[in-house]
Amino acid sequence: MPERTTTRSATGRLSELEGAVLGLLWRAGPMTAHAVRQIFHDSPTSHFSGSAGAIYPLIRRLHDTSLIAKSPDAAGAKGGAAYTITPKGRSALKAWMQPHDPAWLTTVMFDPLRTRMLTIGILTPRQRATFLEHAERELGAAAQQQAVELLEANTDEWTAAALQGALAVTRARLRWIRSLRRDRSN
Amino acid sequence: MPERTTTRSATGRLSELEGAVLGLLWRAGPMTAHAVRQIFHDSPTSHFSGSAGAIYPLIRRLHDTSLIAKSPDAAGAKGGAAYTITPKGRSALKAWMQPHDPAWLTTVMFDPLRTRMLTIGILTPRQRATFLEHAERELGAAAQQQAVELLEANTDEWTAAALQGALAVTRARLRWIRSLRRDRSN
DNA sequence: TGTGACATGTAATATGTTACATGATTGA
DNA sequence: TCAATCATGTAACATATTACATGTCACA
Repeated sequence: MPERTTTRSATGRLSELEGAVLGLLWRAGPMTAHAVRQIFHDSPTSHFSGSAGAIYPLIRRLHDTSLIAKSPDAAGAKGGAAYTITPKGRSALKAWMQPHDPAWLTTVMFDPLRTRMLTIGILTPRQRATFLEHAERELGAAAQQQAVELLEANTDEWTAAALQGALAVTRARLRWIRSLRRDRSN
Repeated sequence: MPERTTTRSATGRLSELEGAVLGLLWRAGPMTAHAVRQIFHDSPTSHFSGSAGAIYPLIRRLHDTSLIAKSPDAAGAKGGAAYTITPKGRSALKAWMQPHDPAWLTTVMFDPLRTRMLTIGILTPRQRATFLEHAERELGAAAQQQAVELLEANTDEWTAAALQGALAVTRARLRWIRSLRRDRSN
């Protein structure tokens, strides 16, 4: 982790979370730090929890380096400071879109289900069957939910494209588990 | 980074990296800490780099809590200590296989390509086209490589199952990018 | 008047990354 | 002998998590 998922802010390049937050302010700003937290918290992805200890220092970092600024005309529902992306922030965001190593965008990503598949042999056949059954059920529910989300989402085309990508991956994982269960039951 | 991908070792439950390392020792042990590093380093997944600062303290933690032990009969090529999983380690590994929250195994995982798709609108149409073209090429190469790996791999069925899962996801991402490019070019 | 949402932040903790440092062993 | 590999580790740093702490505002 970290890992390669976070690059040093010290290198001048944005980390994944920094890029995600800055991108959110670009397409949905201005908004308060609190609103950013809510969006990460409510998001179906489990990678970032949107914890206070992550978001507030991060917003401060972006503000201190002038990638974002307090909006003069906008504010939160209860007067919190709303932030906007600055021209400098837009430049940084464009640079973040194009990493030095283009291949890492497409390498095999972390998948806790796949990681566990390597070790599933430690379970009894009965436990294995239950594990796979649960996985199929959960993936099916997730796919269902993401499909609904995609239909109901009233967003720009690129957000829709991202949702389509998430759904495509979830469905691929579901088909993968289904084929494993089918092969095993023969 | 970290995130929900690492759970506290203090809770008694293994983190993702701890589970991955312990699982590796279970199916391919005994081996030295150095060998564990090599395997993570050579692995196509970019999530954990297998850095010394991660692996050595982790191995020490597993050893201090008796989840692994120094093998009396095995050693590395140059006399390094080889570790084996203990019965206590096998129990911990089984518990790690079944997280308290079964849904998080199947939630939408981190994907830097998808994260950037949300913000691709900041690029010029020309830059967008190049971005997608690069993504398709890299994903195609990754899929090719993973397919070869799967054919050449001389492993147990569960490792093969994991490789199949990785390939299925990569192909789904490739199809996703292809369909986006097709839609855009019309 | 109190509950819930808005709002901001810090402290303790965990743990990963990079970079550095050291040394043994094997084979060309 | 010299390079590569095996082998182990630490220090400085970044940064995410949880838990805690504080306060405001709208509304029932």
